[in-house]
This record gives sequence, C-alpha cells and structure tokens, in this order.
Amino acid sequence: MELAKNFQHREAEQHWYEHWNNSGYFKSVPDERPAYTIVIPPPNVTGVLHMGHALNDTVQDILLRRAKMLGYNTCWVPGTDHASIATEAKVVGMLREKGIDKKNLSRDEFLKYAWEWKEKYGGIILQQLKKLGCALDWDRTAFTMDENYYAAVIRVFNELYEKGYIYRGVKMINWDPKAKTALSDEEVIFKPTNSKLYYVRYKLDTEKEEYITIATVRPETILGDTAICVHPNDERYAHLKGAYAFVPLINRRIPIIFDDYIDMEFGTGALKVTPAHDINDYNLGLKHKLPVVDTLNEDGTMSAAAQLYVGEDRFKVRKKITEALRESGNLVKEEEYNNQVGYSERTNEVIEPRLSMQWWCNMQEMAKPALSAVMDDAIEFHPAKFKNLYRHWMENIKDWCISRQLWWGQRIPAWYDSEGGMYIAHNADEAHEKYNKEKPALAAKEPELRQDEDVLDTWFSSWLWPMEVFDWNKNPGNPELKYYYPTNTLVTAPEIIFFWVARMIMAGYEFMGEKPFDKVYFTGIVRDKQGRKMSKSLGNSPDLLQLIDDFGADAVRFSVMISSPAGNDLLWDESQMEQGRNFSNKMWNALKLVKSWRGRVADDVEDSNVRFAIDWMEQRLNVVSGELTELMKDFRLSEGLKTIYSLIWNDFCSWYLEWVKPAMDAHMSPYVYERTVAIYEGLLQLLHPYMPFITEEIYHALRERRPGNDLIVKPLEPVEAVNREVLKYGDMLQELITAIRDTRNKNQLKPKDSIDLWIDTKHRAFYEVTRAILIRQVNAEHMGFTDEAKKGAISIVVQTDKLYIEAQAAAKIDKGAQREALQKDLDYLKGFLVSVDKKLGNEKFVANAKPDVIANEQKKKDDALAKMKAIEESLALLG
RNA sequence: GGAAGCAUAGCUCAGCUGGUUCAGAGCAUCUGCCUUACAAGCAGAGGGUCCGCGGUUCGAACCCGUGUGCUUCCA
Repeated sequence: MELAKNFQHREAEQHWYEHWNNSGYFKSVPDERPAYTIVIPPPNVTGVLHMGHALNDTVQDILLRRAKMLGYNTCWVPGTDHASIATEAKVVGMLREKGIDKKNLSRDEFLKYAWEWKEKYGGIILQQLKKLGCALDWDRTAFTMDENYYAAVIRVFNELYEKGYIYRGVKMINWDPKAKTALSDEEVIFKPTNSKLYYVRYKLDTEKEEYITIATVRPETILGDTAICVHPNDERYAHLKGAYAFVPLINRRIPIIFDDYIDMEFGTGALKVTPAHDINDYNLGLKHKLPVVDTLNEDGTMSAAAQLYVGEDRFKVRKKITEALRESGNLVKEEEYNNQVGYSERTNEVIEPRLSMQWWCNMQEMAKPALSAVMDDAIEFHPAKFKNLYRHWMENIKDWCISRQLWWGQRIPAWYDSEGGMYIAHNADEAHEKYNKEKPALAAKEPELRQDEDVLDTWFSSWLWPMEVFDWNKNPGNPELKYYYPTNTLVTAPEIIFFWVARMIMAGYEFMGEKPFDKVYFTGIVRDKQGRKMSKSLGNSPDLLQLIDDFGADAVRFSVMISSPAGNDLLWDESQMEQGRNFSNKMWNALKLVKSWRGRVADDVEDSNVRFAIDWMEQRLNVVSGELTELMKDFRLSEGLKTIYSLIWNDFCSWYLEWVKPAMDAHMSPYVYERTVAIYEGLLQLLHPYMPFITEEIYHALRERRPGNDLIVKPLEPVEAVNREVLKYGDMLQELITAIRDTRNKNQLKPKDSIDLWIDTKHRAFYEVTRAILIRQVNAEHMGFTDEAKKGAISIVVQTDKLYIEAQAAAKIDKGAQREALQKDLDYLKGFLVSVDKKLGNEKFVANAKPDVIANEQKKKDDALAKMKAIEESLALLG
C-alpha cells in the first residue's frame, strides 16, 4: 500500500467513525463488567457546536475512551435540552419572518411549529458531535421533552407539591419584558452600566413652599411611588415626621416614612419608594403597609396605573419624564452614575423587578443532603475550589421560581375551577376526578377546568437528566438504571454549577435516594488569545466545523486540550491548531519510515548494537504509562497530553527511530522491526483517547488486522516494573550525544566531517552497551578509551567523564572558547560546592534535616568534586 | 459592598508533603542544516528580581502577614 504524503484526515475521520459506530463499539448493554457512565450535558436544540463544546465534549470522550481501554463497559448518553426561553424566542423569530404573529396563534398551533422547528434543527448539534469523534451511544439519544421525560417532570411536580415544597404565590420576580416571562435569579446577569442619577424634588404637603429631594436612576418609576423614606436618625429630615409629599406630575399624596434601611450617605438620604418595581422597596412596602401601584405592562410599556405615558416603552418614558420634570422645575440635577443593571441571560433585555403570581419551589430540605454530599466528597468536585462556591449557594438557597410565561415546555399541571379552586394532578382526568370529589355541585354545573397557562423552567426538567435518561419514571428500579446510575463523571462548565449541577444533586437524592454522579469535572472557559470570552457578539469564536474540515478533528481536539490546565480557563489560539496538525504529520511520517523498513527485514542481521535502544524505549513507554495513570486520576488531562506528545515526538521520533534506523541500504532484523511496531502501537494506544482518528488509522496501517482488532477496543496492558538502570543509561547517552553535537557546532564541524572520540571514564560498561549508537549519532569514525589527555584534541566533560574529540577535518579549534566554557562550568560548580558545604557545615542543618536529605547533600558534594577534578584536568591540558 | 482564585522565560503553563545551583516544559526567538520519514522538518543555543515588601525556618518559587495588579462568583 502506497502511503500518502500527509495524513488525509477527512477520509480517515469519516471512515473510522462509521466503522466504530457500525461495529457497535459505542453501544452499551449492561453486563458483568463495571460500568463507566457519562451523561452528556444536553446542548440546546437551538445550538451549533462551538469551542466550549469542543472542549467539554473532548474531555468526556477522552475519559470515556480511556475507561473503555481499561475494561469498563462504557456508556455515554447523548441528548438535547428543549431550552424553553431560547427555543421559544427562535421559533417566534422564525414565525415573524414568515409574517406570523405568535399572538394570533393558538397554543397548539404554536407548539406544532415549535416541534417542527425542533425536528428540523434540534439534532444538528448531535450530528456535529460525530465530526468531533465522540463515542456516544446513539441508540440512547434523549430529549427533555420526550413523552416519558415529560411525564417524569409532571410527576416530580406533583410529588414536590404533595410534600409542600411547591407553592404558588405573588412575589417580586425578575421579569424579562422581551420574552414576557419570569426568570429565576440565576438567569439574570448583572453588568456595570453607565446610568444617570436624577435628583428630583417632591413638594411637601405643608403651608410653606417646601420640597424634599430624592435621587433615582429610574425616574419613570416615580409614577408608582407610594412613599418617601428617610433614616430615623437623619437630622435633616427629623422635622418631617407624619408629613406628606406630592409625587411630581401626577400629584399623588404619599407619606414620608422612617426606616433604618436607608443609607444616609447615598444621594440625598431620601429614597422614593416604589413597591411594585423594586425588591427592597417592596419589602419596605410590606413593612409599612404601603399600597402597590404597578405601572408596567408585561411588555415593558407603561400601564394605565401609571396615568401618564400609558402604552409607551419604559426607556422612552425615562427620557420624556426627565424632560417633563425639568420643565416643571422639579429636576434638581443629574449626575453620571455607574451601577449594576440586571439583564436577561437569554434575551439580553434589561430585567424589570415585577410583582407577579408565580410557582415556587422551596429548596431548603433538598439542599441538605446535596450540600453534605459535596462537602464530604461523596461527590468529588474537580477542582475542589468549587466546593466553596457550592457551599455558599447551598447554604443561602432561596426559593426557586419555576414557572415561565411560555408555551414551549412542560405545562404546569395545575387546574383551576371558576371559584379559584386549584387541583394539582398528573393529567386532566385526574384533575377532574379531584374536582368532582371536592366540589361535586360546582363540577356538575361547570364541568370544565382551566389548566395553568405557564410552563416549567427548563432546569426543572434537566435536573432529572442522569436518572430519566435511564427511564426512571416509567420503570423505576429497571436493570439499566441500577447498572448505570449513579453515573461516573459529569463534565461541565462552572457557569452552570447552580443552574444544573446543584439541582441534579438535589434531585438525585430526593427521587433516587442516591447521588447522580461520583465526580464532577469543571472545565474552564474558552477564551481568545486576548483573554476575552468567546461569544457570538464579539465575533471571536472560530467556525468549529470549518476548523475540523481544515485541520482535522484530532488537531482541534489537540488544540483545546494542550492549553487546558485543569479547571482553569484556556486561551485558545490557532497556532495550537497548527501544532496539533504538525503532530499528526509527524506521526504520519514516523509511520512512513517504519513501513519503509518492512521490506528491509532480513533474518541474519546482527542487532545487538541497537538492542539498547529497544530496551530503553520500552522503559520510557512503561514509565509514561504509569505517569499517565496518575495524571488521569487527577483529571490532569492537559499535562497527560503534553507527556504523550513529548514521548512520541522526542523519545520515539527524535531519539529512538534514529537509534535503530538501519544504515543506508542495510537490513533490519525481524526482532528490531517487530519491537518497533509494537512500541509504536503502545504509543498510539496511549494517545488514542486524545486523538482517536489518526491513531486508529496508523494502527491499521502498521499491520494487517483481523476484523475486530481495533485500537479503540484494545485493552491497556498493566504497567510493568520500571528498569531505572536502562533509563539512566538513556539519559547519559542523550547527554553525551547532545554535548558532542554542541561541540561540533561550536567548532564549526560540518555534519559530514567525522571525528575520533577518546573517552576517559570509569563507566566502561555503559559505553560497551551504547557505543554503536553513540558513534553513529555523532558521526564518529572511531571511539576508544584512554587514561590520559589527548593533546590537540577538543576536550569536554560530561558528568564525570572526560571526552577528547579529534577532528579529522582541519577544524578551527577555538581554544579560548573551550577554556571559557570549561571555566564557566568550573565556576558554577565552585559556587555549588560552597552552598553544599555551607549546608553540611551547618550544625542545625545536620541536626534537623532528614537523613536521606543529608546523604543526598554528601553525594552532591562528591559528584561535584569528581566533576571539578575532570574539568581542572582538561583545563590544565589546554594550558 | 461580600467572597474566592491567580501572579514563575516574549506567550501559555508545570513545579505534588519547604531540601541538588531549582529555576522547568511547550510554543515563539536566534544560529547552522534540503542529513536514508518529516522544512508542517532536523541539530544546537540564548532567555527569568519566581509581582513588591516583611516574617517563620538550618533552608522559601513553595508556609505566614501585608501591599499592588488581574480574573471570577455573589449582592
């Protein structure tokens, strides 16, 4: 088979993904092996693959593929989230483009469009995950609005209602006027915003022409003012006890109230109180029994209660009302003011605090086991620093606003009769049953019930994900649920620790009586080179599918993993992509080289000269396998990749392959060829979880394989005991080669100029084993041992061995430079010796330090002395 | 306003329980090479006040305090 010049990633990726999938390698069925389960954080049906996914899903794929090689029955469950707000917004937008207004549609008509939209676009991201190489069990693909899933959510609502956790009530909520729905606190993002602080005077209801001035950033809300509040200790306003003032423009008479909630330093120390539109004002209103005037409509326009500007948008009104206040002389001054303004996570609309009837879920009880599970490491957080964050949130957990004024989602299972009676049930029939039983008379007269119009927060469904993907609701205690739950590792972004992770843990303990996963690995955020978060609006997010097409999925995976320190953000840069592609190319070329030896294998070749290379490389592979096991255990995936990268590029390609490479037109023994292929296979196997496509491709190109002999399912061999001696020899050999090459360079010896090498050493055994390799790598004509200095040769010292290099070509030997180099080493060692001696001469050190530390210092001293002696001798020779 | 994390080579980061003069890796840079796979490469090299200050210790990049800067989370 003729090999292409470079790795052809497009063909290979498609071929191997299909092969793996068709061979059933992604499929999991419970058996006697231990399970390793991951549920994918379900992407939104509105989504397309972006860098965040590339990171997150590559991490999951690495963990899973490695577990597969370690003999686990691996199961990675794919699926999507219905994402109520985001999807509904997309569908509304799509309809608008078609000239259809949601208002003119019935609920059922709208949902029909939404489902059509979901069918059309909802699976795109799952298809894209295949491009990335993800080993997902496609037969298990789930969706948070599947029929069974829907039923599970409704059941959970019923159960929590029965327990008294879920209730309905009017509270101040975060209102998104664009999506026209309530949001939970977690869905509001506060951003520093340049605002203006307006000082407005209110005329007091006294005989005299007196005013009180307040400061506000939202002047449009004065139409909803029902009091002015000052601090009881504020002498400026002490005389206003029992006084009243008039709201400008509408002249509503409102009381001056006193409360120590007020910050006397802020503004004028007087606060306008608008209970309908500010959470703090609302609480003040409750305390002081103030009326509530709701001046906003659901779309953010002024309501009839505002009296003025009715039907106009709140931000336009802000400008108009400022003008009106100015004209009427009530605007005292304006100043620039930087404050935090809440925006909707989904629509980026400015959030309005609004009083509204919503459904709530009390989280107090559920939080208890969920908190201790993480604090006691029953569920491990990686990195552990997120435990603090989690604890803080869980200890201060607030009631969860679970209703959304949308249509796309699980509809709240509450039915109402005409008297306001409420029936919580699993379905309409059950609701009617309850109704008939509780109010037979009314039910006979008015059989119809009205179901709540709202749907549940998306997270109220996705918190059931790890259990419901295994059919918990319909089939509790089914064998799959027992086998796969709790899942092993959840891989997600710290951004959704509250939204999702915490709630899954709570749901797991509440409904399964068991944690949903053993470990949570939090990835960092993908940022651009300048450290900015990647986002659509900044346009700094690369087109991932294009990158995969251009560079290959392996290169993409390499690029996100190489720069991804555990738990820290990663600064992604296209150059890392090139590094990944170059790495693929390097491995491809190593394949070409090894394959080229296939035809040069001959039985009668003497190979004792290169056996050291094989022994050494096998040890290196062995050592790194062990290191990798440790690194993976701690989720140090980036470091793991760096380690294998260096093993393949440096140890294998740069050293090993050069060491065993047969001379021009020479043959290779079957042993060396076999071992080389086997070593390469071992390297590919370690790398496979990171770069699955190219490793599988090379694995098959190295040898003919029987069907079913695929790298993805090849078991990892246990790590053998390490031979330190061989590794030490390898280090010494490399050090020698580098030192001699460096000397050649510095003396301007051309690569083709050969040299004679004389060595003064106490370690002849080492040289006997490695001599053939050494001679070849430094292009020496001859190598011999000597006890005395070689006059006229270049002299260097490596560790404690003295080397004399005789150049046959008339090299320009620079004695001055040599002396300088030796002197530099000598000076360094002298300093070193002083510091070691100082330690050894220090009574306190000898008394306090551990014996092995002291022994080590003594050894350092001996080594340094031996080396200094060698250098001094060489210096003396130079004269 | 409250809390957490980080600060090491030009860049991105390692540096585990303080102990080699400990200051490391990759990328980038410089020098020399079209050498039997690979110029997307090969062989070499240079590069640092371990953020500042103070302390603990025989010994500090590492522990403690403090200042500065950056990031994130919460309100």
